[in-house]
Amino acid sequence: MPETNPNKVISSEPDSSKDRIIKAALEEFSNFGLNGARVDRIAQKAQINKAMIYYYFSSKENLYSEAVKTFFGSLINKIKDSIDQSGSANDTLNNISDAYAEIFIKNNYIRPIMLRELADSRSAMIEKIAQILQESHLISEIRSILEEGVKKGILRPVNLNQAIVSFVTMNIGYFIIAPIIDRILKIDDREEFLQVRKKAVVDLFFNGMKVRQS
Amino acid sequence: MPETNPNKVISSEPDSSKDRIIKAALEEFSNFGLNGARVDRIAQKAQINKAMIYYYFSSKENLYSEAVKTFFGSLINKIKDSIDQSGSANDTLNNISDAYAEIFIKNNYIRPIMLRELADSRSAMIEKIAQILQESHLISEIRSILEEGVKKGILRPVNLNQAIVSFVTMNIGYFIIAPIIDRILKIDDREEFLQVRKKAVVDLFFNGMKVRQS
Amino acid sequence: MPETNPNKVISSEPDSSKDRIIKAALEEFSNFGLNGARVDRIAQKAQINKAMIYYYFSSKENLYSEAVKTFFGSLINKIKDSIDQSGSANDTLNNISDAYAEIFIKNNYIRPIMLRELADSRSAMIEKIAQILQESHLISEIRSILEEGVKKGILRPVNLNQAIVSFVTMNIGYFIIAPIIDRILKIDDREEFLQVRKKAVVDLFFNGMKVRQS
Amino acid sequence: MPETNPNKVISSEPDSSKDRIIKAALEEFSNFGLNGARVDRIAQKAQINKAMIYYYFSSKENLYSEAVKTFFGSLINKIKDSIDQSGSANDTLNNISDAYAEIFIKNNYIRPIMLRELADSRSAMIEKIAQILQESHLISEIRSILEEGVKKGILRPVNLNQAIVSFVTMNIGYFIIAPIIDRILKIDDREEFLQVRKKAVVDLFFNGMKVRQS
DNA sequence: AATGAATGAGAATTCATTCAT
DNA sequence: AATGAATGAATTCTCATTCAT
Repeated sequence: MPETNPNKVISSEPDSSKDRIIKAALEEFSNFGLNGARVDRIAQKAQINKAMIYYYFSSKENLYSEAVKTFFGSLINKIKDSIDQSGSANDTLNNISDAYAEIFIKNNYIRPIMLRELADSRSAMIEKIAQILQESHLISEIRSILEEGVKKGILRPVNLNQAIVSFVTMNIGYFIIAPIIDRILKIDDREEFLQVRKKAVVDLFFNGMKVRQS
Repeated sequence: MPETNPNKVISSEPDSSKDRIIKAALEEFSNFGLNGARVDRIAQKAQINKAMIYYYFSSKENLYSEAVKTFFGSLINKIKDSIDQSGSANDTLNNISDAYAEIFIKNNYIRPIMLRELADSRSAMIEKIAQILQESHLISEIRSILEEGVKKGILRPVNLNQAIVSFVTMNIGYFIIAPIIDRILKIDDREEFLQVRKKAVVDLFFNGMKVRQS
Repeated sequence: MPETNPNKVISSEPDSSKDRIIKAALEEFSNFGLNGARVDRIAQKAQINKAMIYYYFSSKENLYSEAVKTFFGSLINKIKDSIDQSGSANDTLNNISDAYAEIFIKNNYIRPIMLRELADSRSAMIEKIAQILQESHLISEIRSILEEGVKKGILRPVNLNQAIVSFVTMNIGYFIIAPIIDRILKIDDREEFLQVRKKAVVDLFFNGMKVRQS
Repeated sequence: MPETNPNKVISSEPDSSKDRIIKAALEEFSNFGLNGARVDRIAQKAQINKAMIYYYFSSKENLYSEAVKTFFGSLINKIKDSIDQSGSANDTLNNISDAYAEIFIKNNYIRPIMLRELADSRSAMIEKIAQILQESHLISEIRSILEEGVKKGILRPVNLNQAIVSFVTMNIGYFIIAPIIDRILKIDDREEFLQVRKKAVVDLFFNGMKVRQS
């Protein structure tokens, strides 16, 4: 059985059946969730016979976790690369902010999948995702910056976990609640709002953390 | 056909069949989502004959939207009451922060339901929820406070929509991503973290918004 | 329990519940057949509670046969009255022809009900209907006329049963196959076609039966 | 998916599942009508898993129309072949008379199905049937014969549509009302009656149409 | 690897009928 | 007589999974 090329999921070479299945599965699971997904539909999208799905993945659930795993696996590398720690604290936070945005913007599948996993108290995926995020250092990097800022007396010595959660939720929160908040705030151009948002978040966060000069 | 008592959903008086169905449905949908939910299980939980569900609600989908609608409807009043605008800006923001926490803490069903709705691009519920939230003035109240603060020269004249989104996401974001972030940040005592969080959010937000004296 | 007034089915006095049920049932059974009929729908049309149907008729099947029986019962009298044997053979046949037409034209319910009964090899109604028709003398009258005509040497001594069947089928056959034959023969104005038909049938029949003078 | 062999429906070769389903469905629908038919029973008769019915036909209603369509489709060829226009007018009418009889005698399913379709004002099948009959030329052939007879001065110039309807209803009418008329006329041997009938019909019809020599 | 056909265990929905009041 | 609620036994339909080739 051929190994799934982890880089294939995003590339556009002539895909193997297995790759096509994963691609189709990702779309299906993203659109309908594990329970709402239909194996028939996946087979159709992948242009293969339904039985092949079981040949390769043995069950719908397994296909789900394989597809998601593969998908998140291909994400982590991109994220790692995107963080450049050489610049100033402000720059790095901006970079991380960018990274969060990229994740959601570039990967249409991730939002629904993650939201449904978060909704599922029996989710086995959540741990996996936490692990991947941890390995990506998207979080630990923030902590480093804050710790250093505090040490230097630039930032206030607040509860760092709370600060981190604040920064993270400000960054990804909008992606999650956009369908609702857009209506309330009458945000028509999401694209534009997102462009402005990255700066706004870092600005608010830094100002909120800084020591007052008085 | 008896009207569903909107106050019954949360209370514990001897419920009518219809109320019991809604209660059971809410639990089932919250646990398993629309697709994962089983009508049989709902009937069993509600201690009624399965056919009664169709007698009152005509379809599983309809039961879902009725249940959710009823549920959100019963929320709005509680929320409205919880906001006391008489105090200082800081106090009011703290109140709103409290309100957000209350919503998620007191109503176990809301989180999974909202997350799945947010995940569903075909959701018809989202609009309803947005409307309910709008009517609750949880958002408009924040805007008023910020506008006044800016007018008085206390707060920086930043993009208000961005500020509002930041405040809201800081408040509810943790509830959403808790299963993941708890693992990464090794937060064991969620209860405690939440207690601290409300103050931390308002503190960071206010500091981030304030005009520097220099 | 009040007896159903057999004359009520057609009249328009303020109907009793039982009469309203029968009326509604007739319409429902005519439209959907015994299997397709819905007790709920009948109750709704009759503007009574579904349970009343069982109170009066004890089962759907029983309601069906009661309704049909009542209906056919009210027919028979009308038919009997319509036949006037005083005139010539030709006149009487024309009268009978008229009677057949009346049955189908005036009673919208009868056609579908009879066709479905004829389609049902297990029908218990057919015997009843045969009996009613027999008692109406619509058939025996034809026989008398033919017998007399033969005796007088006016009509050919053909197989009388065949002749009777021919006359009857020519008369009612069009009502049965109208939906099909209208399309094939492009008959747009059924009303008009029927008007002409009665004469055409008796004309063809008499000419076909008559002894050739040569 | 294998095409249904249109000749299979009547033959008895080792049938494919799809063919067996159609065969069983035809029998079931003929016996019980669309509403009375049971998918379980069809599956049992066809000796297949119930799900296969949905695999091939997606719904009971669709199975019905497919089965009926297939069935009528297989009829048309037989009918066409059976008409031999080479002989005299009398011969041809006799042929057509035979054809009508054959349709009903050889195909047990057709009578109940057609009667129920004729009973159903919402029938979508009727049009199809009309079309098939039209293409079979069973009707147009009669018209040709009559027109020619009139032109030659042999037949009276009566309303041809009426004459056609008379001929057709005399032929098929007995099949339709046999359960009733048999009782009234005490026809015990239907077989025998039918044998005689064909001649009787053509005889009556021709005599009725002929010009009187006087 | 690949396919069309097949299967079994559900799952939603329906509906005649009955009950309690 | 009358009603709203309730019931149970079907009945249609679905879908993950497997089989034979």
